[in-house]
Amino acid sequence: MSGEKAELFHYDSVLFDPFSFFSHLSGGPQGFDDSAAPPFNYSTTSSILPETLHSDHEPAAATLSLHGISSANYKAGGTMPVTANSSACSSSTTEAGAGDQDGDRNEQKERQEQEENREGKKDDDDGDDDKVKKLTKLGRKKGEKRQRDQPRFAFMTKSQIDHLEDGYRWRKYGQKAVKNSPFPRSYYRCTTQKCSVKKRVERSYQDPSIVITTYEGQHTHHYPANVRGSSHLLANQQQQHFMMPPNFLHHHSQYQLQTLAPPPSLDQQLHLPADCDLLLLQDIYKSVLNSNQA
DNA sequence: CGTATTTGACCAGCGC
DNA sequence: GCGCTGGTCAAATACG
Repeated sequence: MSGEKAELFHYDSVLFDPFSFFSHLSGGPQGFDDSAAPPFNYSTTSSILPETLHSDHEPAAATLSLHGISSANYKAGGTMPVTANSSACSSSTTEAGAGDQDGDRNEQKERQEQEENREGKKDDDDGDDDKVKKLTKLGRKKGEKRQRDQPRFAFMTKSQIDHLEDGYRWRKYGQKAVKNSPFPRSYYRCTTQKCSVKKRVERSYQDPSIVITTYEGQHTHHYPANVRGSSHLLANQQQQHFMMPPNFLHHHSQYQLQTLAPPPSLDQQLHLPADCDLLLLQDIYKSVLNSNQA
């Protein structure tokens, strides 16, 4: 997948908490019990990197700088020394259309039909030959294009741990060697029933200390209550203050955020002012686009 | 024993 | 059409 190569650009600083980010992206009900929230406790920050970017109507990738914006809101950004802990994130959607809610619905419907197909086949198709079985299991008719309507978000995270705890439970379902890379790519699926979110985890061959995590889809549930280590660290209602707006990536699939700053302590994150409205980021992004075009 | 991981096989899509 | 690659499946295996 050459289109997904995670190129890193020079970056300005912005704090970015992938845990919060995805908790928002997942569309989880508002005001849920934070005690079930997992800790964001790995010693990394994440930022956004361009992943698969191929939406015709989206602007070309633009550097998003948060320098100069409300330093009260982003007080930890931009002033801290570079450390070994930094990461990046990007988002993408497919030709099917970024942020197309109808597309999402179609995807869900399709998936449901596939599920039904599978279960039905388990019961009645025992006598068929293997090939027919395999096609049925894949839930695709011959010649049917594999569609990817789900938005994808890639994080580059500097970490020694391959599989970072993000609050959800994942089941590994595959591993493949990556072309031109000594490191394999692992495929994970959310273990929660009816949640179709997937993620890929691979290590950058250019910088083995960087883990590239690509999420696909949106969680349809809260964090599992029994996540290992999910206890108290983020049991704070202000956690949402560092979320990105849910449609931010959806509607702005081409941009990049990267961090120079080490992750703020949880305290720092949690004491962000309540008016740290992430819609701000959207505005910032727009203004950056404008300035780039000008 | 239930759950998670490993791993080889298979399929789809794409480029040549 | 063929070969390559990414993505997925599912049986076997490992683990707690």
